[in-house]
Amino acid sequence: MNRSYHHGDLRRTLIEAAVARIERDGPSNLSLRGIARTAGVSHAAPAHHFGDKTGLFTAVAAEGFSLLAARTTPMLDRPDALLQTGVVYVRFAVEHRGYFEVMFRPDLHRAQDPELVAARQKSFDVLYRAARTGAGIADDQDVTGLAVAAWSVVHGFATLYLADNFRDQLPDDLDLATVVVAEGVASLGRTIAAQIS
Amino acid sequence: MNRSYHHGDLRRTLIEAAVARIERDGPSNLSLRGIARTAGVSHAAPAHHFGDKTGLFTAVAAEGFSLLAARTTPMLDRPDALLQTGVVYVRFAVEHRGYFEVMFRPDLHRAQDPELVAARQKSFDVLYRAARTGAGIADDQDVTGLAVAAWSVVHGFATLYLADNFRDQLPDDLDLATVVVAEGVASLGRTIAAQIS
DNA sequence: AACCATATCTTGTCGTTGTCAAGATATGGC
DNA sequence: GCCATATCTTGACAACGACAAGATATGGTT
Repeated sequence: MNRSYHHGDLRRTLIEAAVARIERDGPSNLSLRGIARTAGVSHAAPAHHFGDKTGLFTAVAAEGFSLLAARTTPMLDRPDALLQTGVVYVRFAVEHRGYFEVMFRPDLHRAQDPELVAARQKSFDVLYRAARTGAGIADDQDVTGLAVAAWSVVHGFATLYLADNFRDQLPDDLDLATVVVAEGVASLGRTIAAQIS
Repeated sequence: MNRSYHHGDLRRTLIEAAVARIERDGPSNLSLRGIARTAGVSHAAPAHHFGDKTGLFTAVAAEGFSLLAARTTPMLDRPDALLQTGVVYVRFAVEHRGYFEVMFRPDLHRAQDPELVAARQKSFDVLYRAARTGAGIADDQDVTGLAVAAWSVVHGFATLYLADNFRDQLPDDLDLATVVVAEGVASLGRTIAAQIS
């Protein structure tokens, strides 16, 4: 199965090579020909599996959302579901930035791709359910504001952290930094509550 | 001054063309030759002003941080400084996404560029001061957690909003949506405070 | 007023990339 | 054993970023 025409599992190999490459150099420095070389196939081999570069990014994003949903779902059983979901979200972004940096970039992938839409929806559902159960909100109450706020915090923190904006401001250890941010969110909640009155 | 060798203010023209192009198609679809065409100059003209593509992105990011600092600074005088700074932050991101989408992408620009470092520091200072004054925190108290949390919320919300993740979830009007999120942050603060105890 | 160092822009070129088309080779069902 | 099809290769082309070398305008100096 090696070195002949058929690779065996080229699609998987290419995705993993792409993720690794994005993790190193960012999504803007990814080249189809480059990952084809690391996979040991011809420069046009990726086209068959993904169509074009956008197709590869779409596949990476879809797989990323599936992974995220798989990691966050178990947190729903916890009493502090919302907090734990957020912690897992941030950890996923940091540990799998190769996926994360593509998932929220509609200029890179095809946002309406069915597989991507389904995977993303799965992730969103977990978030909304975590907001509901974690905050003890009844089914007939609107949870949108809370969910959007929670999502914004963890997404913003992950993004800024990955973009190296908290150097020398937060503990190097991510878990310790998360604690500081969680306390900050509690403090921020009080501050905003006082200012919107 | 027109149509001869010297353009007059080519550097400015190129930056504006780049921002407009990024706003339309995202930073990954920007080409130096493309903006050179829209500016009516030769394909190698941008190189003289910016060195390379990364240099252009660096200039855009620096100008973006300067604009952001100029817009947020006036909010420091308000009693609800932190809230207003956040509102301005989000509005800036939405109205100037051509800048915003480059400012936090170290894989695109040169993060250690002196001009960029200075402009970014100006923006950061405003944020930290807003966190202090807006929350009534004394000079000897640590404001890091609050500032990071506040920044994460507005940055995450802006990013997710621009990436089209709140369609059909929030009011179309950005100001109304901001109110919902602000209330969500207050609610989130209470929830997290209960869960980290 | 003449000159020239320099800033600004152009022209030409090269290697790389994404994409398409056409061909080669393996796989699995009948 | 055969063939439709999936998989991969080879070859080509336009567009791009980058570099080098040349052309032209500008501003200061004498």
